[in-house]
Amino acid sequence: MDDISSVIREIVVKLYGLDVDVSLERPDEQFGDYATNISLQLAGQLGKSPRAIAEEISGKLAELGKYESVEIAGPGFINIRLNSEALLVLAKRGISPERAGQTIVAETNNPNPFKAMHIGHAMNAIVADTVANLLAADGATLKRVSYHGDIGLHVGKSMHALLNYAGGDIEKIRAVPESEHNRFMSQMYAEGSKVYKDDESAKDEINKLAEQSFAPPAGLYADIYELCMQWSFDQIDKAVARLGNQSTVARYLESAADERGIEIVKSNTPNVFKQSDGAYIFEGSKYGSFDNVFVARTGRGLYAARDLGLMELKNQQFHPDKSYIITGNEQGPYFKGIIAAAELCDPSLEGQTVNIPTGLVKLSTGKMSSRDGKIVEIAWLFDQFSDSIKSRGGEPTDDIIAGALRYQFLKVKIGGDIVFDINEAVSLTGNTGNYLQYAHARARSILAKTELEVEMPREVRSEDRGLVRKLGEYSEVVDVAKRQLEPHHICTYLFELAQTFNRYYELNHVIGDAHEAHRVGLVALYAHTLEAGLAILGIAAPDKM
RNA sequence: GCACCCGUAGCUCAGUGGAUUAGAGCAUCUGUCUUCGGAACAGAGGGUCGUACGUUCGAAUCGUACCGGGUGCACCA
Repeated sequence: MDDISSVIREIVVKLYGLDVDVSLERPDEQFGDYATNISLQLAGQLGKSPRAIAEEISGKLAELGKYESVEIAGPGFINIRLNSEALLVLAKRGISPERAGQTIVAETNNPNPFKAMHIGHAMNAIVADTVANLLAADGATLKRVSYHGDIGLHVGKSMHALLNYAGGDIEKIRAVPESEHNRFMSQMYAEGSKVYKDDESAKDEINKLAEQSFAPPAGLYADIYELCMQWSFDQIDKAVARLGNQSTVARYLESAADERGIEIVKSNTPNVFKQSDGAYIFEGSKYGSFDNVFVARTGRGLYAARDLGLMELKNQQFHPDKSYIITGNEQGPYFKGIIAAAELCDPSLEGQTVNIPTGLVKLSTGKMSSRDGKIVEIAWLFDQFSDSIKSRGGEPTDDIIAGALRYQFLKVKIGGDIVFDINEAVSLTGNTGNYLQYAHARARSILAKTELEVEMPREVRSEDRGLVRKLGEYSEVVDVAKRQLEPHHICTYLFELAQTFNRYYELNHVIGDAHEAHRVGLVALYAHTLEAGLAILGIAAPDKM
């Protein structure tokens, strides 16, 4: 395809002395395999009719004898149809790594300890991990990291409820069984939030407890803090692994980032930050963000300072070429300010950090709120999927469930809110992760059945053409997805590919057919392509399910 | 108030730097098949692409205005 566009580009240079970018499209198969509207674009500049230009360009293209046909359609589109050899080359082509040699840090999960993990965290972790997969597929060396808020008000709220619950004896907390940890933390946080809102004296107490989180006082506080922190990280790690995420190589904490951040802010005042009323501020409004306080007048580092500190911690450890932070889109303007400030502090960081905004998970059944303890737990989601698969007579595994869940979040474009309907999510038909996993298992089942040696196809028979053409789009789609860091392109494509194959195999029997050897080769190529695409999405492709 | 994002079929969403007849899935209805795994396949109905102007040979896509929904805007995270 790049090949064809550069061929046309040369033709245009020769014919008209103009050097233009030639963009190719994948039209409906009835029109051809590639199409370009270059003659319509040139018509104005050249003062000629688009059809005349199309005639001249397509004439030159046809002369090359490399294409099955070159036709002009409508007002002047040039439709190109490939021959069998070209189609097969595309179908077998792998993806080209464009980020080889780069080291990239990506934050692939960031739930806070002392709170419960829920479906929103799951979406963020899945999207972030898949973006990392795309970067890795593009040749980069990935350093997946996590970042967690171990200090601040939310800790104070939870500690208040926890201390209450313990009543002086940490054993009461230890008695909570492991399977209940997440729910327990959720409940504690909700309780703390409630009294913080309703009870003035408790509010003062919680503020004090929050303050203490920066240096947990030895004794019951520190013991509970340590215990629950451990519980939280155990839960987070387990849940994230269950979702199919690759493991992380570093865990950063706000407490560590805080110290570094405050130093950075102070040492870059007044050149970057300004002191205002005792606080250290950054005038982000000059950089498309908003003016924001980094260090409070009390001397306390705020979230912004910590993010600055975090950047430095990442840089010291990994010296990355790029660093990706995937967060809710409501933090977009905020990160614009942080990144602008960081680049002013150290101009060598220009363009290094990129914030990718995601949307919110909205439940079709109503609002979710950590403060009220009304959340959708990840374990519950797995149970729902499990029930659905069982009711179909299948055997649910975490791999299969995680795949189905990942697909739900990945099939839509990153950035928009996701309306999550549990009934729709656990459905196994149509455009779902299950459809793809199942499609893959069926293909593998054919391959297990043949007694012939599996070889890559060498020809394209008329009945295969659509399937081979579709297979050839794989590398192009992955290229777009990794360039734009948009996984949904791969989802859309894989679904179309599976549909194309399912139609093919409905009509063309493989085992026992006169062309079994050839068709087995096609099935193998298809199964391989499907598996590779799913792997980028972090979705397992079991041979049986 | 200022800024940003979004509005495509009943629902959930695709639609790459403008283009040949606006596409899927779900839901609804109708078929296929003694199934290389039916978690499938074929087909039907369903759209003034929020509204109105504008630019163009051509607009879901670009521009302006308006309507409707969401988010962000200094010591929370």
